[in-house]
Amino acid sequence: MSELDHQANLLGAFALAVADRTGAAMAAAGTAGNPTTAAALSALLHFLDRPSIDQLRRVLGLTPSGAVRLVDRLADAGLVTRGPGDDGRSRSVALTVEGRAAAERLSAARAESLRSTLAVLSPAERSTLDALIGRVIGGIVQEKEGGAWLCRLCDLAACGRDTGACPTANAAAAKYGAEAVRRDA
Amino acid sequence: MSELDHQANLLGAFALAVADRTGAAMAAAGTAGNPTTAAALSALLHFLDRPSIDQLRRVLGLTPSGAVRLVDRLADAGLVTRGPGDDGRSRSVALTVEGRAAAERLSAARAESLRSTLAVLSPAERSTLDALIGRVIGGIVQEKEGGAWLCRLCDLAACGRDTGACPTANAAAAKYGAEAVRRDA
DNA sequence: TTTGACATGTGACTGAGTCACACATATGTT
DNA sequence: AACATATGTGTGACTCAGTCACATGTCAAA
Repeated sequence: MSELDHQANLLGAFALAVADRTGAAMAAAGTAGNPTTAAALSALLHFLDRPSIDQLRRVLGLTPSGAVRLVDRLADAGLVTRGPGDDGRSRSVALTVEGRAAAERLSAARAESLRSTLAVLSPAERSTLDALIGRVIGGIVQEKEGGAWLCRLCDLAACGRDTGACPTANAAAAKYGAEAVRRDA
Repeated sequence: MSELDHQANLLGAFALAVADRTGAAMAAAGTAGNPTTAAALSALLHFLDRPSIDQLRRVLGLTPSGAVRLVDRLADAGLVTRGPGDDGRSRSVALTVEGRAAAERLSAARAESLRSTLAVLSPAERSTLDALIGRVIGGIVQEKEGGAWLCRLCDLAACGRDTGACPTANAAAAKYGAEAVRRDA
């Protein structure tokens, strides 16, 4: 059993633990209950101006009908409204006032959970961790194809993608071109 | 927007990315399809000798009836059998030969995915990351109460809990006592 | 020996997603 | 201009995993 195996196993437990913990914090803060719903609200809040159902679908990694049903649910809950799209085919999705408030609560709960997770480290340790994580996540972006979008829960303001501080965005820009990354945001 | 907020956001994206990626690898390797099923097989393989349905329930964070249904599914799929329990009330759950093979495939897929995730780092960087992650996960164990078990997908051989190399187990031992940790395993 | 806790199990249901398909709109080809 | 094809949205029928409420059998302690 190599050192690498040990490190890999710990990484897996760590990712699961952080994701669990963040998810629980969001659920507790929520009008969300559901990870997909939470991701949709977060995406609508941070990333996409007035995305179409199809754009949302791609961010979340759902089927078209699944995305339609998701928007149905959000609309029934009064969190979202459908409007005209860029196209005769597509429709735009926008947060209501209530939806925006719910999304902001979710996002704040996520951030708070993650900040408290990092609180055991000193500032210097956090910087080191941050740099290493940036390297690893860059590698993941290089390999990744399909599925839900990595940054579906990210806080755009905290991420720093516009100032080049986000390693995920930088890796994506290197892979797909800076223009594509800006378009997605 | 502080440095801490930026780091926290990146950590969230990272945890999500690693968990997604690992989950996808397991799904691709699977007779599992479902994260809960995968976690159950992994737990049966690595941790619990012949656990009762209730012990499994606690590891996975399900309701009693949910656990019964899970075991029903696994048994229907020929991956598990029910046997007598320690008690007249409880029943034990054990992997079949087929179930053990499926669980080993899952576990191998997880390990391979995580090793390849770490491959972008040098050995020295990996050690640094490992140490920092160990600190953070220790903090999570301190705070955590309820829900699914952190190590539900861990590989016991790789984890090193018996030799004191697993920071999760060490933190749990400090919190609950060494005896309790050994009992869970 | 009765009372209460506990483990398992069942019926009825919910919620989130899928597939197969329909329809309207857009795009490109001849 | 006409037609074929691709795209975005939506619907009906269904699946699957999980819940709740409740029943049953077993254990422990008063």
